[in-house]
Amino acid sequence: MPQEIALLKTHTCGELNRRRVGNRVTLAGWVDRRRDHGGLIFVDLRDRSGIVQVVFNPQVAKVVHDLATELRSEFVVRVSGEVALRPKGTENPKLPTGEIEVIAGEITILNRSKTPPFYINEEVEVEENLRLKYRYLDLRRPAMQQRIILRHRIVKFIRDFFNAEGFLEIETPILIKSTPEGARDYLVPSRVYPGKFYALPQSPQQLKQLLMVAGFEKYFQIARCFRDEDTRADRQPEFTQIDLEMSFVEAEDITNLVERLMISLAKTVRPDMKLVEPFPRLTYAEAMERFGSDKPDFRFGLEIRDISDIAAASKFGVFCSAVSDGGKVKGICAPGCGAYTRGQLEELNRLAQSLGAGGLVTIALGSAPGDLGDLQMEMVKSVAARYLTIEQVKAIAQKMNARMGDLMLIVAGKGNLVDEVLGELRLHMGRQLKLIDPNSLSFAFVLDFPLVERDKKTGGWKPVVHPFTMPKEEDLPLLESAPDRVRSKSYDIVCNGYEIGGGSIRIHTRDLQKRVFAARGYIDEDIEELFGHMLEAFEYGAPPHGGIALGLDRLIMLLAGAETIREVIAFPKNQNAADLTFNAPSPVTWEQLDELHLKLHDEYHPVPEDR
RNA sequence: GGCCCCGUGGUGUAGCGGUCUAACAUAACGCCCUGUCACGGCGUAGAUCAGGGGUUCAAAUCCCCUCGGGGUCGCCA
Repeated sequence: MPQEIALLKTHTCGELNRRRVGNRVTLAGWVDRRRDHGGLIFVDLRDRSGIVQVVFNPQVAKVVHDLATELRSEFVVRVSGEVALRPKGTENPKLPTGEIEVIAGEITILNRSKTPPFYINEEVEVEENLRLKYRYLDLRRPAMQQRIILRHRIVKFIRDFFNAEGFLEIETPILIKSTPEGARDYLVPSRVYPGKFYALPQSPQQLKQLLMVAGFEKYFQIARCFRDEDTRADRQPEFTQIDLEMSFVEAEDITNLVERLMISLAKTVRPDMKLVEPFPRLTYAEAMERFGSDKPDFRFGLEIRDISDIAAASKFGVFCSAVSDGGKVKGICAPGCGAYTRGQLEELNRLAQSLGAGGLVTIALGSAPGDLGDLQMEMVKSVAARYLTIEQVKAIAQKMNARMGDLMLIVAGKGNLVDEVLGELRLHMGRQLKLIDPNSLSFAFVLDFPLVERDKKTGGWKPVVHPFTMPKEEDLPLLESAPDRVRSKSYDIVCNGYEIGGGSIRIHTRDLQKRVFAARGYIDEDIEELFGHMLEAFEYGAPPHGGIALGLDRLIMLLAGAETIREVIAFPKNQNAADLTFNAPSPVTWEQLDELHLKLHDEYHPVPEDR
């Protein structure tokens, strides 16, 4: 048997073009579409590389043509024939292979197909649970193939990048120890140790720090992480992080490295998208003040401005009392919205109230453009109008960069709440006014997060990043007296309003690590039990180190222009953390449970088999 | 756990108290067709309108409950 017949195909569909004219080729793939003219039959043959038209002509091969009448969508076939230029005037400029076609001389039906439950060959929105149940068919659709291929290219790029930077990719265990902090763990019962459990890693955080203690200096990993928490469009129970850690570095070393990675990656896989560089860097405090969010969307302006000083001097009770109670008065300017109707304004007010604000004060600066200098009090529409002077209105407008015809949205109250509400209003207006360029990637770094914050459940302090985060030296004196005012050497990278990564410089000495735990109310015994392995490691020459973890799924989602991370994960879980392809999770047998020394509540327990 | 949205032939939609014996497109099936490419023409079949209960003379349509799906808040160190 000749060597070349060992393969079912000699060429891919998408690679054929006029240079192959005259070649005899063998293709294999799926029937994308069939156009049966009674005499001639055209079949669009699809494989991973693309689509090519195959012509079945009864005058060329009667038997082959007869077989082709049986073809239906998604049949798997192997076709041999000659590549030919299409007759003049029948070229299809919409197809990359549209100049040529394959004149079929042989065909083998390798496998038939039932009519698929949804279209493979058309870009139609299909109910997601149906797509997930038949994920292998969903993944056959060209748009999904492109996203998965993009994912591959991104991961390949990242591995090459870190390799070139001198990083080592090191795997870490999936079965580790449950930690008391952070998200809920996925637990794995131990057969060997009755009553004991492994946990799946929420991230390789402690392991990568130990790799630094071990002296590897530059580590990275494409790491699977598990968190048993509710899902979102950008969150599911298992996800992938680009995890990295470096020794002998400061925060800027990490952020600069990540910035170089993101820029080169984005330019490589999405050269068509707009990128602003260098990436803006702002502190957490600044991000909250200006954008009301720790993950600001930089694709549009509408920044939050503080007008507390003007408000305090006014005769408007809501404003004055907010400031005298230690709060703030801040606002954003919605350009060109001065003519908003009562209904539209009420909708904004309801939104503000649903976010926890007492209310929303709007000031419309007339309903048409013009020079702010000409603004008259009669043109100002606001509940606050009769308590404000025209000078005060103009001063507020000036502070917000507002012009005639604009609408100012103002919230008064406690500082944090005011920022958060305005942050949401800002996003709402940005979307409503279509200020967001969908073709841009706006990265930024948010720095110096607080070390700890109040835990709403326990009332104690909990880390904002994680318990190994290094406090800023200048804030250390506050660690015991006012821990929430201690800033950390931490940094998030955000893009288009998504947090796509976060990291920090770590504590690397036993004494400071113990002090941080103690400041959060841990007693010595607990510290030893829960984190003793880390503290001990720090006693054996742990180098200063730090790192970051990047959410690979979110990053790919943004680079793919997808709405959810499920669109860039081959086999994702649905919102209820279920795998609809396999129907996981599923019950297990009594024997399996028994072997693991487990007993379930009666209503869930399978009956022992006595067959 | 809270709130919002969705569930109609295989798929995607329309219908939102009576004209629904449920419409349209596409897919499917049959016949015709030698230059189509979302091929075309003719015909056939296919839905107890997610499930249950209620209101009404009358429910796909209004109300309640359940189930399933999506979004979001909480949650996610």
